[in-house]
Amino acid sequence: MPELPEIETIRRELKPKIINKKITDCIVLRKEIIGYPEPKIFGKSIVSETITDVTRKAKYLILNLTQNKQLIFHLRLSGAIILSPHSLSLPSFDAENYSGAIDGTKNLIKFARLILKLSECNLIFEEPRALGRVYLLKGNEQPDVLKGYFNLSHEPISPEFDFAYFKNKIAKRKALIKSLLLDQSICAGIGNIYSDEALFRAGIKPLRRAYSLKTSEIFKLLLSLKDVLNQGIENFGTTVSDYKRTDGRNGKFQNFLNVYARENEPCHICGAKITLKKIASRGTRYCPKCQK
DNA sequence: ATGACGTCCTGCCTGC
DNA sequence: TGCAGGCAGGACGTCA
Repeated sequence: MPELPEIETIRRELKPKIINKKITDCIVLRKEIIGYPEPKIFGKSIVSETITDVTRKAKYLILNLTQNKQLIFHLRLSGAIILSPHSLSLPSFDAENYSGAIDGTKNLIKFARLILKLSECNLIFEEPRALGRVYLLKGNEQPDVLKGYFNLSHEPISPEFDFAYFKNKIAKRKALIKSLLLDQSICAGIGNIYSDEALFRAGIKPLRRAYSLKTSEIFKLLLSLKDVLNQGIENFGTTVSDYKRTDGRNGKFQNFLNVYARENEPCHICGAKITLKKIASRGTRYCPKCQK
């Protein structure tokens, strides 16, 4: 699932290819994915605008447009952004009869939900599970549907995410540490993969209550979060199921995972079997021996 | 305010 | 082989 490193990889690939390009057409293949405003207004508002920058906030990918507009993508569980050549034949907008597959290009855009036609290529938003969303904001709009976006806190890789900040956010909390790592108003950009990996590196069991962490453990966890995210970015993200890069290639960080997707396999450190347990409503992997 | 959990969504996997 | 049912999980709403 796309977390901070995956979105950052997409951003880095996208930026040089789409900056200063004009959106010449917008095809909404499934209107549920338009989170704001109404799908009809959405399309009209972005056509003929130019992309001025490609940025990112936690797991949100942002295309800055002319006229002070922002196109904000959230890929949720299975979303992907694909850049495809212009030669690709595009369907006409027929949301009622749309079946998900587009002739001749089934593999590439089988689950296309939104297509932005740019001056030199097509930007395709795929989302098999249809939980992903796209939002268009004008000026200083802050619609309720984007509450989470406006409540994001610091990203663990940012300088503001230091020991004082982290300790202040978690030290008095009773919740499971795993669940606080997933909280976007505490650790913006962290998801299930990187939370499990960071806890492993810090040697902390995901079942621990946050207040029970010692100062040294909070510090270790802080460094682990930063390390695991930075290494995820360096390796173009983690492909375990749906995630892929803008040209369809896989990421590489799956080759360096210690616990995620490794249940029942031996721990790289001690050889114990990696445990899979539902914690904080998430499939959570950890080493029963190395993580205390 | 906090913590736990249900809901959304649909392709895919498992088991009969 | 076919099908039903369960699972995956990020964000958000609800409830205690």
